Amino acid sequence: MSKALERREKLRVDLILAAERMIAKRGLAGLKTRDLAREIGCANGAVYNLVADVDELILRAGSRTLRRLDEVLSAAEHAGEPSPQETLVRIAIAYCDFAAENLELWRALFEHRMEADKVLPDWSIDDQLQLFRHIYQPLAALFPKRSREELGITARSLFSAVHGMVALGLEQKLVAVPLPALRKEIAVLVRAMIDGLIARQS
Amino acid sequence: MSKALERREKLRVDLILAAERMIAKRGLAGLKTRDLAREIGCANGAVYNLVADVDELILRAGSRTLRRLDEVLSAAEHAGEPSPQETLVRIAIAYCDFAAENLELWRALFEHRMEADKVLPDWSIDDQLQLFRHIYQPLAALFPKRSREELGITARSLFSAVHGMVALGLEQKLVAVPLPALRKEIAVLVRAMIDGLIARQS
DNA sequence: CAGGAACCTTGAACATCGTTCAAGAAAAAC
DNA sequence: GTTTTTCTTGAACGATGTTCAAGGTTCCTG
Repeated sequence: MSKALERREKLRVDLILAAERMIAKRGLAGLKTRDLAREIGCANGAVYNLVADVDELILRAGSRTLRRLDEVLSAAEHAGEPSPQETLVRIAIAYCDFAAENLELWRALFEHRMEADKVLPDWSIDDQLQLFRHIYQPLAALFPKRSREELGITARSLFSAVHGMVALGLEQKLVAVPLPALRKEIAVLVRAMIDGLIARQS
Repeated sequence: MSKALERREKLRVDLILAAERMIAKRGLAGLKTRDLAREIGCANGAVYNLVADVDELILRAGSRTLRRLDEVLSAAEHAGEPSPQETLVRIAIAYCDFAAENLELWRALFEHRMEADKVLPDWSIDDQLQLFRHIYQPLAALFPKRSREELGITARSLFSAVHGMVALGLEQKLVAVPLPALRKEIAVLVRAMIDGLIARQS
């Protein structure tokens, strides 16, 4: 590979890492191209040689966040007792913990909105769909009679419900819930949802 | 009241209504002071005589949205069969419908973030806390042994879970869920949560 | 190795924001 | 009617994302 492209690639990686750090420290609204350029040592305009626009930059940083989240959920899936129910509880709490520890980066995943006419690139959509993967398998064990499609719906519902509790729980706008309390509430509700789903189907 | 103040008050109301319309049509990011000024017939700078900054404007529009939402939930609470369980389902679905019909205004409630050093005014916090009111009473009927505090926690958990399903369900970033399907999923999960919570406590 | 073509980088410039403010207009007070 | 206070205006300011022509750098070719 040519020397120029090498340098460009290194700069590109630097840029994305710098963007990630900046979002983590100052939130999505604190991401400024001029600051990024200064941080990686190039001109303001040069950012647009590395990346089409800030949207792409945010999506690339988001992709890294999603990958880290995926690892955390994967670890939660395969650690501890294998009971599907408790596995789902572990995954939910792992999601909560990840959001708390990576608050701004996690928020950026959902706060960011593209202009209506721009389309999400495929690699970004793929990243997001991976998340349901972890919760699909334990659910399949709990509901062996359900079709793949039904399980997908249940998985999305369950994930969304937990996401909502984390999102509103970590919001400081209202009364912020202490993290241990939130974890406990999540565990209670996940167990209740599973119990209820099992009871209703039989 | 003096004529000047009258005119000012009328302009203030116009401004907030115009902001509400603009958010509904173009989203929170499409709210521009210059457009608002043109719409209500005053200079750009005059907006700041009516309102401290756009943050306040967004909060005032949000307050109106919350009040309309409150009415919708209230109607759902007192209509139909009085079974607490089905009342909670009706409220959840009413929340979903309201979000779908007022998508951008509803999103603005949660997308908006103030700078860290500014504080939410009391009237805005009050508006938000009212929402839990509707779901508190049916829950109290279902769980007569729980303390006021425990019921508050359960209410927030339940509300948050439904909110998460609506939020991710209406998101277009991933696969958008058809509204009828979403309503059904919500009904299923709310019933399951309640069943599960009742089963676990006894 | 030389010279030209392709490409890259730069920083100034542009358009668009929210917000401020001095000056002029209008209203209120006396 | 004059003075004082208050309000309104629109130009100006500072940020910000993005573009672009000018100048450098790198790379290919003979």
